[in-house]
Amino acid sequence: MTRKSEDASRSTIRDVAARAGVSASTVSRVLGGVYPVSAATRTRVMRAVRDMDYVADARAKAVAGVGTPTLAFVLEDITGPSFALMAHGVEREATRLGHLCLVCSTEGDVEHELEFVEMMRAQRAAAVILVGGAADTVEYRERTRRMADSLASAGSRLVLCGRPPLGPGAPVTVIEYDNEGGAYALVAHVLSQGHRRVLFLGGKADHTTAQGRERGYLAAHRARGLDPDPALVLNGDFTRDSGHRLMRRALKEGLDFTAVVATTDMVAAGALTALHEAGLDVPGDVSLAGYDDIPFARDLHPALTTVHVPYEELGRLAVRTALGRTAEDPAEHLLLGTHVVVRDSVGAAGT
Amino acid sequence: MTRKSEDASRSTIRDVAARAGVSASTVSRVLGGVYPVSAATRTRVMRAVRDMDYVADARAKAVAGVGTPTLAFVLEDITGPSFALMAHGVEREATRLGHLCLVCSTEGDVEHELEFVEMMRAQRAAAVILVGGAADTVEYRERTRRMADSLASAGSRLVLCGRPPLGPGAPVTVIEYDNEGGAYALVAHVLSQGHRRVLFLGGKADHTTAQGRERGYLAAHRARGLDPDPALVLNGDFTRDSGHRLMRRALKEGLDFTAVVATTDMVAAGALTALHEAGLDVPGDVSLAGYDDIPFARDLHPALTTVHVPYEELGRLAVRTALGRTAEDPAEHLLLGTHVVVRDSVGAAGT
DNA sequence: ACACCCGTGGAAACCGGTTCCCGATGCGGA
DNA sequence: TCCGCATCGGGAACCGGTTTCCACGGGTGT
Repeated sequence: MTRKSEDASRSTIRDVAARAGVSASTVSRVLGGVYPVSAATRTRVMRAVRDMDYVADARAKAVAGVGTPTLAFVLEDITGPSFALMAHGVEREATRLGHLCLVCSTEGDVEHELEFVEMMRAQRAAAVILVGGAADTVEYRERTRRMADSLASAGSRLVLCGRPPLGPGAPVTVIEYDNEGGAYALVAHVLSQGHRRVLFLGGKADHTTAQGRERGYLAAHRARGLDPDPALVLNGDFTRDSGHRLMRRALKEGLDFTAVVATTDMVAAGALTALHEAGLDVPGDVSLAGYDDIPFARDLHPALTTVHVPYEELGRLAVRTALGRTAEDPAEHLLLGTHVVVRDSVGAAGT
Repeated sequence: MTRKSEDASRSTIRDVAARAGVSASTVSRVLGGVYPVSAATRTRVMRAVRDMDYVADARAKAVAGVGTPTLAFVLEDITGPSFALMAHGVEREATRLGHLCLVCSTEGDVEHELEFVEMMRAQRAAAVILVGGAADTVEYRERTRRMADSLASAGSRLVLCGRPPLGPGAPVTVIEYDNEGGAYALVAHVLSQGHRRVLFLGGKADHTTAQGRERGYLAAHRARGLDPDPALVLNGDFTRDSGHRLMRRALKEGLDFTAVVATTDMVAAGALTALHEAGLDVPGDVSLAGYDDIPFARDLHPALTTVHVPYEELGRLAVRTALGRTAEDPAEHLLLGTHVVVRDSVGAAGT
């Protein structure tokens, strides 16, 4: 078969140069824009470029040290609403700054995460943004520390978003939000409505996110001189199904409570469904609150009282600070505030 | 200031070679794995690699023609649940096949989209997956056609996911799902419950997705010999707010209907909230159905009857078929089936 | 009229890899 | 003992760009 001139073999800068009757350097200079090139030559080159629909290979440019590096975003599951919000923030800010954005989901697998970070290092990504809670074990710290070091030594940087921070000295940017404070405020609100037995539907027991929220739950009680019944704090994970399961179990076991605080809006959604299935009215019979303020929270019935977390802003900040860091001063630690948003799912206790 | 040996200057293959006392070619061969290298040399090289924590530059490999190319995923907004589902499918399949995955969101801006596709061409992406409905104008077809051609001539390919297909001959992979069939089945179900006046909360009037669903709505009526009241089909967009607004307006204007079919689960969620606000019971007073079967649909109260669209599978298929195409036979057109999932939000009409 | 400088564009080196080509070993067989 | 072959590894060209360095030509200042 004959090869047409515009075949799948993408044209190189030398092809363009040949067609324009100049050297490759000249084409590069015309496209670069800064170097003085006579108008006539420029026109010829531009015509050749248009004729051949030429676009310079971004990877070759990258190798040569020009062109904008890529950002990497590693999360557990893009399907989670709060993850999606952060991803959106990251992506928006990245493109605003002219960077492309790689995304990888780990499905919660540590091996996978390691593998991805290694790939990103090979890609010479400008920064790797690691998102989502994790268990704060020494193994975690060591592993993450190694990632941070190897990334830093490659001229890249690691950003931890909503993850346990490493010890001091690690070349890491940490961006967190106030899990404990938000939970504290939320539970304080519930207590202020007269509830005294509030069920806590927790997440993975070893995740710092879940722990922070649980601490807030406890602290709010103690601040009122209350001592929460340990039987009222349950652990599961962060999914809708976990909330559903936990709630059903609590109901079946006849646990005594007048309000439920879920560690996540998703968990709250599952719990709400279980409550409805049991014929209970929210907030008439039981009050319910969530955490995250995902967009769907207000479409639950009743609209869910929850804690707003500035996820999108978190993502934006992650890329902004990551790109702002220098090799000499790689570390930064930001803590974003949260606030409770009162809707309809929490009512006064008793009758 | 003194430069430490492990400074931000990432080490090259020649550095590794120097440390191992061999040539760069040998290092490359050891890392490549296939070429015969003596055990002693291999050990020395591997030690040097480990000592320096060396990772080959993926971009340089790409330029040299080895290494796995990346995939690009262009959508409107990663925050939309159905988009997120597709993104998940794309990402999963891409990493399963060993490809990295770039993501760009256009915010619905055509200029942006064009720009992104151009960037992806520069990246020499293996495929560009374009997602989401669009108006099927001649301008759209021409523009998209140009993208397809320029991508194809660069050895890449364009995949249209849930987008209007181009005419025949365009080097494009199209993956659609059956909008009309799903809507037909759904509305047939609603009609079979005895409803005769069903309100249709439509999307953007010129989007093919919305049009397909509306066609299904009409066809289901006609198949029963019914002639739907044109006053009962409203147009908005695909958001939760649109559903809320439209529903309120319909209620305020005193439209006469016993069931509501929304063009999207999000729209249905907004509509449901509006119905609740009006003190109406679903499905007691009004039945409601959605479309998309986003994960949240079953956590609405009542759980939403809707049409399941295999979004994640769609994403997976997109990358699989895109990567399967050859330059000689670039076109393919897939149509995935949809099915209604009956939950609790549609009840019998009348009393 | 001569020297100098500036504008312009080509050749070559470089970025960090891979791979082809070939020469130098070491080993076994005749 | 010598030859031939297989194994191993170095040099150089290449991928597709950019950038430095330099040569050339023409206009201007003295």
